[in-house]
Amino acid sequence: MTGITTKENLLDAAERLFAERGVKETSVRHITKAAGSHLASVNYHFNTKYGLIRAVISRRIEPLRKKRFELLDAYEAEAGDNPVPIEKIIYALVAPGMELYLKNPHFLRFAGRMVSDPDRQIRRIFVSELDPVFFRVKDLLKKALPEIPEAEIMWRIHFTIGAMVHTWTNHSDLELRSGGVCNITNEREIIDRIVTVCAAALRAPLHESVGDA
Amino acid sequence: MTGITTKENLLDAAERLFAERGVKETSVRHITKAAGSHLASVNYHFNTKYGLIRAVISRRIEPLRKKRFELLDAYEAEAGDNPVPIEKIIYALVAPGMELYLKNPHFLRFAGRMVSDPDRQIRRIFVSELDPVFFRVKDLLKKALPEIPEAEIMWRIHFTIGAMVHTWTNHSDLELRSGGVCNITNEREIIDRIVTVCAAALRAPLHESVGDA
DNA sequence: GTTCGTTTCAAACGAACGTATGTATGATAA
DNA sequence: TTATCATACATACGTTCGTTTGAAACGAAC
Repeated sequence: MTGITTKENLLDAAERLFAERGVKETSVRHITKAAGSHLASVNYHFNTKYGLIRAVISRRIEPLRKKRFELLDAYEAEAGDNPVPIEKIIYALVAPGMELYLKNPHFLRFAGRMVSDPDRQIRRIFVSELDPVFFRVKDLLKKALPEIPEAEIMWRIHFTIGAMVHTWTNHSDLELRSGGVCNITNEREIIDRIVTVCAAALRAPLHESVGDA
Repeated sequence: MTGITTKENLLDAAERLFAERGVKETSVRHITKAAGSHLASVNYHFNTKYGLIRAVISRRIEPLRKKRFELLDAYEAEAGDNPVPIEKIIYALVAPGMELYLKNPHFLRFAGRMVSDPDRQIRRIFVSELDPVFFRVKDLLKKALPEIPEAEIMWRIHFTIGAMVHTWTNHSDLELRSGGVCNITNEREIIDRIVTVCAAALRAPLHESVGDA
């Protein structure tokens, strides 16, 4: 009940409960109770529970993509004809999410699980939202890393996204394992870390065979 | 109905349906129908649906940890007093999972989602199973990378796990985006790729500030 | 002060869920 | 043959689910 309107209260409550319990595990009765509104309010404001889910997602995900594009636009303008530095490309991909996570971890813990949700319709929301960012980042990295084949660059962006999403969903496990040392209280530090590490991953020489053979 | 016994059929069907639809979204009626067994068979063989879930997980996850330890043991014996090469450490962490995924993607697509499941009991199964591997890998990497602080190494293992898990759960998105180019038909290639990239990530110099500030 | 569109309310609906109960079957061993 | 046991069966119970309905309460406009 932090919001002003019933609609906002429902979105806030749903976002939190979806992150804490999961979507299917959260009933509209849970949500409306937490929001301090009536059982029927979800159907009134969002038609169906599914409509509420979509509203919870789109409320946050659109600003996120916008912010990423703004950063990429700025970096590209700044670079002119030169390739945009790799670190800045990754920064634009990673930083907006991490900033949002530190402000409100609920949504991205939820989102981190939903990007791999078995429900095609839900996953499509995230995939189609990420698509333009992915291709933009791919093109910029291709220019910055002409010696790496395009397919390899795409794989490495994929890994970077994996590291980012895994941090949203599972950093608390790491914090526990490290006895609290690996925490994310310092926003700047965690963003710099993931940028540095993923930039090194992107610059890696092409793979050769390893292992026991 | 690929198995011999009802129990195996239930495990197979549940594993597949959990991956395709999700756990909560899969009813025991779905499972028993797909397994060609009777509705009550789940409760007879596994007591509860929850018991079936645990059985599905433990059937695969224990051999996985065992295989990882076998590889690490072999590499450590081979290295003697020298540090185990970074690539081999990562290989032991990553290869057993990728091999299993290519043989039977159902379980690891399911598992990749369950490692971040909101249900504490379920997530604990995966976390507690991964813990010994994590610490073993951490100690070996610490020896191989004495110039990197321990906390930083733990972060980078965390990112590596993220890349691996994201590949289990979302590689089909990448395959789609790349028009089929980024596929995982070649087992050796995908393992080598992730090993090379993550090794480069682990060797990265310590991070400095980047971004727009 | 009445009207009207919006929002909230109480109550109930049918459907699907996990589980429990009691019985039937079929192989094995005495 | 008979007793035993693991397994499979049909069926129903009680609960929870998302949704619907129709009336009540509200606030702004005139």
